[in-house]
Amino acid sequence: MEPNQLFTILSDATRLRALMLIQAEGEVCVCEFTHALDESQPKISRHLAVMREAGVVDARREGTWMHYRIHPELPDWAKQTIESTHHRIAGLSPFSADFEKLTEMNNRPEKNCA
Amino acid sequence: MEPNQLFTILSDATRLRALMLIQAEGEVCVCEFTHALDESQPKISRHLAVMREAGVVDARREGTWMHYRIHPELPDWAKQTIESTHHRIAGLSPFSADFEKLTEMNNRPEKNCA
DNA sequence: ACATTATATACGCTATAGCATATATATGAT
DNA sequence: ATCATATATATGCTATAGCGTATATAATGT
Repeated sequence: MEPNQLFTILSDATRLRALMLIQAEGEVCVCEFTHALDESQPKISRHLAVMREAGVVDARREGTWMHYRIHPELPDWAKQTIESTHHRIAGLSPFSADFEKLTEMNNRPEKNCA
Repeated sequence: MEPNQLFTILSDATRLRALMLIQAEGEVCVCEFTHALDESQPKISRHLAVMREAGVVDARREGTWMHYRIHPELPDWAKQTIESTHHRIAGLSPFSADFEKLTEMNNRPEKNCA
């Protein structure tokens, strides 16, 4: 993966918001994205597919839910870029509101499994 | 400036290479970009214009030369993103070769002025 | 087997990014 | 004034990104 390709991933607002949620939470599933970002399911799924195909995220199925995380084999420079981006912009709009909306969400899949 | 807009700037290989040169050198002029990146003058100028219009870089005229630098009033999170990106990828291809090609260049405008 | 929930993909469309080529502008030298 | 150098912009083009809508797939429950 070339540096500018990672930045292409980050250049779309929906993808960036989704990736920041993953960085904050570790693992996030599609219904959580659609709730926290208030975007349509196909739009979320398509952007996740783009990130999957680029090797930026990795998907894990658990029943009907798909859980997304940062791809564990992403190069270090890329992981660091995502991580420090999160540190720098987590307090800005709309990211901070996204985090809140996610943590305040009822019926989160992980809570049901526990 | 929104975070994803900065990443749009970084998502093009030519722009990213140019910006990494600026970050390394402080100020770089168009003829230095075209030499170090081995790209056409209009292509370089257009990408610099895109970065100028986005507020990422700032231009200074000195005779016939235009010197570009990071825009001094860029938000801190953006400056830091550019700076730490440089630290992370400066050793990778093609960036390290770009730096070499610039430092080995003859007839650099700044040297003539000194 | 059927319905339901969760997610993914296909399709048709529009907007825009980036390119190469050509040309314009600005400065300095003779 | 003319010319050369450095840089910027305009033009016409192609490729692709992103969207909304519709539909397909996958797993679960009855």
